[in-house]
Amino acid sequence: MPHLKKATPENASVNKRILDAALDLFVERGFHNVSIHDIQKQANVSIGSIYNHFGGKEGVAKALYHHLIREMEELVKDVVDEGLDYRESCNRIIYMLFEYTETKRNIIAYVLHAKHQEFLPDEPPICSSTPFKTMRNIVQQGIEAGEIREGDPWVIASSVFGGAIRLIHLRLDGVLEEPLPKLYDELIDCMWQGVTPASIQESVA
Amino acid sequence: MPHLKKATPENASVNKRILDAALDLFVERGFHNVSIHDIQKQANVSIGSIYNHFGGKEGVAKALYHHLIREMEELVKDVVDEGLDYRESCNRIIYMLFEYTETKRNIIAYVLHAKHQEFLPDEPPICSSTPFKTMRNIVQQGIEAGEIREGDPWVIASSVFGGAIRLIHLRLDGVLEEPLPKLYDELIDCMWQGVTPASIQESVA
DNA sequence: GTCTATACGCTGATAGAC
DNA sequence: GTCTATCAGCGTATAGAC
Repeated sequence: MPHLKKATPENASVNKRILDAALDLFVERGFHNVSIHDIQKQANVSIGSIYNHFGGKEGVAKALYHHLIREMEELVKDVVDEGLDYRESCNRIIYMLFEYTETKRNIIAYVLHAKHQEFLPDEPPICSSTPFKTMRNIVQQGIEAGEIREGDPWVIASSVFGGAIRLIHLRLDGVLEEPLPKLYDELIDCMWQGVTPASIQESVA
Repeated sequence: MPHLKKATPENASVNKRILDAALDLFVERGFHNVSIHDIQKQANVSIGSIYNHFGGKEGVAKALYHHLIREMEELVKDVVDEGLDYRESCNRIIYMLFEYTETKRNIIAYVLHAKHQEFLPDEPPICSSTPFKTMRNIVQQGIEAGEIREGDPWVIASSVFGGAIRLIHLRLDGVLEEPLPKLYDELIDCMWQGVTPASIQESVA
């Protein structure tokens, strides 16, 4: 009769326990305010295990970073694979980011709120990671397909996602009280139509 | 014959030398990767002076933070005092931020790129500081004056400034090669008009 | 692979001369 | 006020038993 581990936090693989603990601690206090001992304590493992698995605190942060970027990339790819038009793909990605910010706050906080360059000097900045590249790629294709206004790719991409990312930051900083999904419809409308009221549209255009 | 100090970096007031050195170091390496000794060395002052003036490393960071927020607030206030309409005020602020990002990079980087909460736990998040409040206030007045589209204040403000802030982050991260002022006209146009091309405007609205 | 105990270096902070 | 020399504590990393 083989021994079957139950899926409780205590029996979760050492690897996962360390990463889970590190995510919570890093987001709450920041990388530099968390010691190996803190992680060891919260994850219920020994320091030795942490070094065996990840080679140290920086190794934990790096593994976590890659793990979460991969997870985000999967989500973005799922949206792309739905085969929607490019505009709708952008919408779905924004909605997904909004939902994640509410339900899996720490993941979003670690991936797009933390300053990785300060503790992972060899990693490229987050905005050049695959999920963000994919997002800009969608916008680019949208432009070529005539679904999205032409212009400098960076400006257009920032105009499409900038407002959403700004709201996420405000929410993560605790300044914004409302859950993001509630603001989704209005933001999307603003984003695609622009903030100019129709009443004075001619005088501005 | 009184001794007159020349305005060279060596003769600048101890206070200023410390703050200048700290700004450069904090932006380049991050607060936690800079030691008091680093600041002391770069500023050509003694550790004792740093403690006398600011009470320690955190004191330096806090003084610097308040100093720069005040400087930004002055700039925003100058724009407001010009008495332009609210839309034009937003434009001017964005342009000013773009120019500062190019010419006084470290100031922008420290004020809106750093994670202060990790080393200044008692400070409110940057987005609730006076310059940002003023910016949201301008948007709010613009809405009431009918110059800016109605809607949730947070959504509208994020739609107005989100794209610009996004571009600033991309630029500071070294991902964006072009100087921001070059992108200004196009961003402003996008921001006020929306990214929907006129050709399909009806089918979306 | 997992753990504990230990060593070493760095950093923030202080004491005391000038 | 400014400086140097020194201390104490913490945090990383390792060594070595199990």
